[in-house]
Amino acid sequence: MSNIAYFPKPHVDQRPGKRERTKTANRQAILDAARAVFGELGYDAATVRDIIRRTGLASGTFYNYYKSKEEVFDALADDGARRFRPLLRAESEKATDFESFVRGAILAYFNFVATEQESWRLNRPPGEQLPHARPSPELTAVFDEVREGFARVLERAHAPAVDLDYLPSACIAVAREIGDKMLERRPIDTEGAADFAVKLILGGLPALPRL
Amino acid sequence: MSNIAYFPKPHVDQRPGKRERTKTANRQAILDAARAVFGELGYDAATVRDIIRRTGLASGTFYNYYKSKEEVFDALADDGARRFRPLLRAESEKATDFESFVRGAILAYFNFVATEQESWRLNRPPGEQLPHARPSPELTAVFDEVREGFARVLERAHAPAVDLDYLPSACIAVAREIGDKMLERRPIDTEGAADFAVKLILGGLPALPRL
DNA sequence: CTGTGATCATGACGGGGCGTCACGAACGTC
DNA sequence: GACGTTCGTGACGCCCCGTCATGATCACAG
Repeated sequence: MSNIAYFPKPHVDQRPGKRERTKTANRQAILDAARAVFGELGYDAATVRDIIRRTGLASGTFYNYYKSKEEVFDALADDGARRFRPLLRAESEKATDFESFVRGAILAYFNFVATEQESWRLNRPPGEQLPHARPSPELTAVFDEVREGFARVLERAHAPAVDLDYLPSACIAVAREIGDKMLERRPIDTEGAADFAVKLILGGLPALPRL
Repeated sequence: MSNIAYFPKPHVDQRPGKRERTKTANRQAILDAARAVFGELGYDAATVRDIIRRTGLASGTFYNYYKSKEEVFDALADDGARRFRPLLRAESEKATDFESFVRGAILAYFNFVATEQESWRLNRPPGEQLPHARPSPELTAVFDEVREGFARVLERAHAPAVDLDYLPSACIAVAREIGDKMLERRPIDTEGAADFAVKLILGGLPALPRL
């Protein structure tokens, strides 16, 4: 143990102070506990105290980090969006044409939710519906990225102008819905689901009304 | 007042007894109150007691009719589905080909939600999200009707077999999403929204992967 | 090293919505 | 008109929520 002249601490410590460290640790612990609790009890049945109990912290501490169960849920969605965004961006940059963009994006999304699903392990009581995540910063960022991707790729392809509010919304709705349905099938076939969604969207696009 | 020999009551009364009448009246009153309260406070903020207070009934009475706020919400959705179903069926029967079926159904849906929206008058706090209605009897009936409509019309048109689980889900998702977005625009343009949704779906259909 | 102010974890507390239940009144029936 | 049944009623206990006064811990200056 007693090492020779272990230089105790450089006076200029890179790491943030202990205060800051426990802060981020607590925030993360609450997030992880929430993920676990939502997975086990379902969102509706879960309570703030179920979450905080699992961290060993006191009930009041929860409110130093999140205002409510909804907010921690949104933070969870935000976290997911934050991790998904680089994948989406990679697809967007890799894409050469419109089809490869849409296919890449949707396949990336399906693979993402499939693996997320595993780690969440949610036993949602049958029929239980997760609330639609409110538009958190990262989520709207993802949404905007999709919209921009559409605009950019469509313009590059000299495609006719279409409704750029309806179109991404519709595509996201399709992706979500097909994604959900895909998760209920065994085995989970992300390729097949993506093929369906992509062909629906790409086939429909040239038929859309022009502005 | 004292009329001449007002025949008091035919012994065989068609109308159900008073008991039954107040029962359905109460059930309806609660439903109406719930609609109003959800519209004014938003779903999340509303409480069972807000609803029952508006009817003048006692708090305990609520639970003689519904188990919870969620259940009365579902009943509301169920009621909507029950009123929408004949409209959908009419379109289904009126339809001559696949396009007229889809267009009729979607337009009917958009008009329906547009008028419903008016009578609900919801001031949802910005960003407030209604929970997705759980699959109530009437709602699944509507869903099934759509699925059957697809199956029937597609078969009649000798169209290639496609995934009849993904397809209606995707179409309903598109209709819902475009419908929501449509309601946020002024003026509300059901025709334009329907045109968009229909062309997306019909254009995409021939491109779908075949089983 | 020590004193000082700021930060944050703690858990007890009041508030409020929820669902139940024992009671009584209104109804249907004979 | 009497009896059994079906509800309406509102007070009650339970649980969860969000707050707050308190004390412990940390950063920092002297």
